Amino acid sequence: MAEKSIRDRIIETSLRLFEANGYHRVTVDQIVKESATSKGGFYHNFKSKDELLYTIHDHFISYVLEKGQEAYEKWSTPTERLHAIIKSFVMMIDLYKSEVTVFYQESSYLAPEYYREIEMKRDRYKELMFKVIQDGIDCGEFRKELPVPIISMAIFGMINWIYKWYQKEGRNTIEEIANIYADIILHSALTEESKTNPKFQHLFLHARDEVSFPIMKDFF
Amino acid sequence: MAEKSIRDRIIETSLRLFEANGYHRVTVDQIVKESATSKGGFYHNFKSKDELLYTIHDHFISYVLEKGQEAYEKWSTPTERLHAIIKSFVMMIDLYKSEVTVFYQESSYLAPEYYREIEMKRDRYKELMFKVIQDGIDCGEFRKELPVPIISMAIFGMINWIYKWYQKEGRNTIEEIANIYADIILHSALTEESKTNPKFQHLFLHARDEVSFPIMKDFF
DNA sequence: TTCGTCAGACCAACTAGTCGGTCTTAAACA
DNA sequence: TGTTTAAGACCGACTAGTTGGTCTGACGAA
Repeated sequence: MAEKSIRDRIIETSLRLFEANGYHRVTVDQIVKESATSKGGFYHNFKSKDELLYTIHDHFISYVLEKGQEAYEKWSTPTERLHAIIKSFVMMIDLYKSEVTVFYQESSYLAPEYYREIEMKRDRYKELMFKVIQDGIDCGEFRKELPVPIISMAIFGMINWIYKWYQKEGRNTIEEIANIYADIILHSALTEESKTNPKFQHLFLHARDEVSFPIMKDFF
Repeated sequence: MAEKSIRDRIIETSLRLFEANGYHRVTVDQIVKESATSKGGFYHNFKSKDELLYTIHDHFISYVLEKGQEAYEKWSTPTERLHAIIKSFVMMIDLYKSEVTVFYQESSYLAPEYYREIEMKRDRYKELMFKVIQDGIDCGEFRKELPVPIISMAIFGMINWIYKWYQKEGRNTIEEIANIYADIILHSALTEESKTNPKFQHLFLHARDEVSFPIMKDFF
């Protein structure tokens, strides 16, 4: 079993610390101490604390982008593509909860040169979504009264926000959440005609028994 | 014309600075300088930089909560209530863009004692939404296959995210965006039966001419 | 010996917050 | 009405502590 490299230990440790305390409240000394290395070890592997933040961001956004493109290529209709992208996007949150949290909490603190790199990949993901929605409208599967950018941003917001409340030991598994989200979005995007198309039925939730959810202060 | 108090000048200035640069990159000296006051003036009005951040947060969240409750009380059916809450929530973003940005970007840096205060109000808003949705399910207006907390959080995410891309001079007015969002959410939450209820028809978008949205890198 | 890797003492810069003091205002008093 | 006084608003030089980053050197491998 190969030992973990110092670099990996630093990334893991800082991810955990950043998530719990925020980038600015975590010092390099703290990272160094908890990853059982030294200042020298840290600055040998990273140019700066900023570069460490960038590395974390890039690793995560690259993964998301790749998964999105895979989902796109695997299917041929806009409805199926949208469904697949949503599912992969939501499922990713379970895997990358820490990264997502740090990403959205701290990305405004990235140095400009790093920020630009990240932004480019994020834009490519956005374009992918725009394209799927536009295609769906063009071929009549999606409602044409919804402006592409608005519905796209609504979808992103909805999903990105999950990191604020999702927890692994919560009431719903990430897969359940993914299915519910897909259902919500398809219900608002699809035309009535598409919604009754037998080909797409398996993409929706089937009715479940009525369950009353208690209104609890700390549900999550 | 009464002059603005130092306190107000400090809040306005720091809001602008925090939004543009982030809480941690703005120093008290900078705030003091740009609000044309002094260190003494600052610390006479605020216990700490932290308290300033809290003040900004509280002002904003209190407003949102109040508007939500007003919207609730003004209507009597879950569908109309949900519609009204969504609209007021979205419209608020136009008014409080800076506050929202600082709120979501920096709230994790609030000191615990301040954080708890804010969280309480946020929880009350969450409960309001839970209640409306649950009532809607109970009376048959909303689909019962969607879990209350999930659809609620999806709504919050969708709307909160607007601050990331909305700009006043953009292609859509905030009112248009609010109407689109309300339409999206109602389309996913309502049962087929409610959707065809004449009483609710005015809450939906009426079909518009098909418009093709260019896919632009920097649409927003 | 040389080179990559890392240890850890050290440094320079920065920043939130303090503190003694001044200025303004208005009430109390003569 | 003119004077005294006190309280609160505000000023800004200063400080104590913190933090990201550097530098010298050790140590093992090739």
